[in-house]
Amino acid sequence: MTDGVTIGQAAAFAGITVKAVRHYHKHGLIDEPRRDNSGYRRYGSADLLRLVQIRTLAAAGVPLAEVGAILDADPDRFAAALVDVERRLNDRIDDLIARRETLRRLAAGDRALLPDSVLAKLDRVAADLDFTPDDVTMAREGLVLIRALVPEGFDDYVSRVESGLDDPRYVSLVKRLWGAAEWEPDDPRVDELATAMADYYLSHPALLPIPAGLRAGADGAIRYSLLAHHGEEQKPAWIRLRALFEARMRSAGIDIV
Amino acid sequence: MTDGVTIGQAAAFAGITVKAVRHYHKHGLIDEPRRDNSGYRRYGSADLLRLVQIRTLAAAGVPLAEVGAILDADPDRFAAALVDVERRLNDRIDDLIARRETLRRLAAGDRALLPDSVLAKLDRVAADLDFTPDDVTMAREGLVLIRALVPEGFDDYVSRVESGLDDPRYVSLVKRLWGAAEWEPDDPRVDELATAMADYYLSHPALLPIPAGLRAGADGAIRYSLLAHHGEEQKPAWIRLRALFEARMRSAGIDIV
DNA sequence: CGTGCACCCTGACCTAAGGTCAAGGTCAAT
DNA sequence: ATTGACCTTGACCTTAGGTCAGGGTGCACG
Repeated sequence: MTDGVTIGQAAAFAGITVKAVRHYHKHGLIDEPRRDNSGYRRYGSADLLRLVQIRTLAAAGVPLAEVGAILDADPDRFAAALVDVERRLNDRIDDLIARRETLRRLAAGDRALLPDSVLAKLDRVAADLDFTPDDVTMAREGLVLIRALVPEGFDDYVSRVESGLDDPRYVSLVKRLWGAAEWEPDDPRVDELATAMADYYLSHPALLPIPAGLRAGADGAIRYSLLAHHGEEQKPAWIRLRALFEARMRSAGIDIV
Repeated sequence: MTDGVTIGQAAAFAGITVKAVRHYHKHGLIDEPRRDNSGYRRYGSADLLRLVQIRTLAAAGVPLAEVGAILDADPDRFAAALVDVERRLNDRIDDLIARRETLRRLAAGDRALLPDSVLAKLDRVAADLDFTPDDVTMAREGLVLIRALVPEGFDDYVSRVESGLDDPRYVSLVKRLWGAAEWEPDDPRVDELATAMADYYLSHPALLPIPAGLRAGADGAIRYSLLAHHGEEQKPAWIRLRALFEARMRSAGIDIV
């Protein structure tokens, strides 16, 4: 009359693996049961119920180190612990739902990190200026960087650019700037464009594209540099364009970096 | 002109730890950046964007081993992978919500594992028979075991017991059975009760409490034994009661175990 | 009666996604 | 010149088990 079930049957009953049961033994969550005369563990009904309780708590995300204490607590503390477990489970669920939102935005590009209003503006501007999808991506990445590196200056920057876009001369410059992505670095138009941009910014100092906040603080130069170099790997003409533009500005007394 | 940010700044930007960034390097999720002349890593803007993408996928539960392939895939496969990731995330959310339900039932006892209709019946019976809370718990555990060990016979068992409860003689037997929990094992009433139970079951064979399905299959005897012994540690009189009852049944030609 | 197969035993090592610690180099400021 | 915050590598720790090795047990089939 071998009494009780073997570890495999107990595990199947509780919906877990044999190894998990032995793991629970090793960590003291459930006492070792009687052994039969060949050394096999033999589980009784109380063990099976205990295994189901352990599994239920573990599946709810309770660390095994706490499960034992919870199950052995008196009814009041047991109930309190369950309330706490449910709270933590709710937090995890809410967290995953938030991550799902972020993920959805990642699926539509890097829109995740920009406010919807800015994205709508970007889409309008992209249509006006005949941006390619790659251009839109790069512009978006630039905005993400600005927002991440200078959060307090981001809204200001967006509204400055937006008001600038009312001026046909500014629009024309931006168009030529993006067109320059396709130029060879030694194209003579690079020089012309750098001059035109410097002239424009010098006559509209409020429009200086990197807001003042960027250069405040110790690491301002680093931030500016990071931003200014963004995308240059893909657009060689921009490297020279930026150098020329900075030189023009510096010679006009505006020390950019 | 030290160009780029250090690992600590990059990690803060992406909302992760320095160690996580190094971990991503080791696993090839992001290339090692340039080092400055003191050996520090220097991250550029593209690296920062990559880190944010990695973090977003990892936070959605994508194993790091897959994150690299997803981010380096062409746009079509990238989009498909994100759809897949979102599906898995939804599964995890649904799973956690289900676990929360199970947990709530655990908080109210072991109700988790029984259908509501059965619980309602149990509550009514418990009120009729003046069960103590401990009695209710033990009865519930017995039902959980029956359901787990003989799932296909559970409904049948419940309806047999329910119809039996229409008979005052059966109700009286059940009351005495639970009352016996308090008796000493050598109480003469144990003998009386065993005889009365055997007589009753012999005249109502349809009521045999362990449904036929229990003894079907190779491990039927083990299952029965597990059930029959449940609770005996706490109720010594039941051990003798069960032995006497089984002997009476056997001598009437019904071989229980 | 032996052989295969499924199950059990222990113990040692492996996993993912980092965390922690040690021992030392670097940077900016005081 | 020293403090404190940051960086470097490398080795070990963590959770909740999974996998493998080497060996024992129980039962059915030929």
